[in-house]
Amino acid sequence: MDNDVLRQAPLFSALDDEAATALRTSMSDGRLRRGEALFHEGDEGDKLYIVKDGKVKLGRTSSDGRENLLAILGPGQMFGELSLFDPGPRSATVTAVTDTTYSSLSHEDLLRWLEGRPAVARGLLTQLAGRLRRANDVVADLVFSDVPGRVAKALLDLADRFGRTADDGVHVHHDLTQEELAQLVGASRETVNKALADFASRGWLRLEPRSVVILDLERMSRRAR
Amino acid sequence: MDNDVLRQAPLFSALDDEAATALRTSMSDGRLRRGEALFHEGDEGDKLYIVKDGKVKLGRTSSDGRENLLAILGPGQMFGELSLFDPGPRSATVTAVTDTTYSSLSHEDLLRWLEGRPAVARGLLTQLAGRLRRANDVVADLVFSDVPGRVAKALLDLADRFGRTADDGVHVHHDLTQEELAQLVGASRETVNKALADFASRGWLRLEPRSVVILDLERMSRRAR
DNA sequence: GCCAGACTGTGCTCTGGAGCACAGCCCGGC
DNA sequence: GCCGGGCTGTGCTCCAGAGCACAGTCTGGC
Repeated sequence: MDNDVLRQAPLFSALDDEAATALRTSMSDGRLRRGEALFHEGDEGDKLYIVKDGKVKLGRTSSDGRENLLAILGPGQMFGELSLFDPGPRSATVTAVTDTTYSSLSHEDLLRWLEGRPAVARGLLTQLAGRLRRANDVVADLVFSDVPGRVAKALLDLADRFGRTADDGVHVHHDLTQEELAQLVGASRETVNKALADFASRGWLRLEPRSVVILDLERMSRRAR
Repeated sequence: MDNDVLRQAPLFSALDDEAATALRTSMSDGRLRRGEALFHEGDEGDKLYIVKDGKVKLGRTSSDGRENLLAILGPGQMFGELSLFDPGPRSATVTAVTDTTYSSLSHEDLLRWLEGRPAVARGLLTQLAGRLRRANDVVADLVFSDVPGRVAKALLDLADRFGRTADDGVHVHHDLTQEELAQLVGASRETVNKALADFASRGWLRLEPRSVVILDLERMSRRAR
């Protein structure tokens, strides 16, 4: 069942069963508790990671100590590829948001694996291109949208990836504190709290600790654009 | 001499001379005048482009018509790869900032070319990884830095790529109006103008139309961090 | 089950920067 | 060489959102 999650990962999706199993053997596993960091911005390191279970946050710290989150990654998602192809120190700190298990693969092993397997290379290219497109979208949002808009967008994105639809709405156990949510959208904790409270008072969502239930997807989506 | 510029492009750098010349034959050339658009956000299209001479801007327009520039690209730089690996409509509009010549390569030709040439795939991966790192940096700047800081950073980046060092300072013919510069850093024209005027009054730079001379790199760099 | 520390909710103040208005200015076309 | 349209420079107003202060609430460890 471990393999199931990995099989979903874009890196593996282009591989047939034997190949996937073979690659699997050169990977090693690890685990993190909530709050534990896997590596820090500036560290050396050339491993690629895939989340098996749980969630991690990918963040950077400014010179004066403020934090900004680049992404929240869940099962099947990959990170650490940057230091892999664009050599240099790690560009972000990775911290577990929930207890997390992961698999890792070394630079060397991956490159050996890439040779003569254009499908894998294309898979990686697709993955990176998608990430780049997303990053560009984030830039556009920061420039064009106000804080409530960015909060709405972030919630919809989290709902998309971690939500479960029930009869009263979409339950999103994002496991983030409002502080973390604020860092994710590039705003202050207070402003995000007020935006959330406003959405709740309009009946668009219900707030729960580290979780929300989206009641009116329609209006939330409209607010996000 | 055409080939010289292309040879510098990361896509080609991994190739030996024969291979580069061969690839060159499957590319076609084009030209644009200042202000002319090559393609628009939302267009279909799967070509990859390389700037031979001149500069283009890569921009997006918000629903209410405001613009944001993702990048200014000069000779040897590549664009359009996104639609290539992450299929979908073009995610940005590309417009010439000066008269420009370019070469283009179709999706099909590039993929054919990729097969069995891991070095080229790695070149592309490196290129994309670099772009992603840069995009992440832009996000961090938008969150952490104020407008003057972002202006300083943008000028230093332009100086790095387009500047010529003379005895009175680094001449940067960026060819951008202040409006475009503002769109590049995600701020209003007026605020950018005031930041520039302030830098000039401190003697850090001299303003010229569509161009600046950086007189004090040291202080500019300090302001940018 | 109780307590401390972490998280959440909300009012109030203050400021960076947007946006408007308008005044030079410069450059390119007739 | 003159006129007009696009640039550039600068003051003024106003507001979104940061940051502070503090109260209320939840939670996990003993």
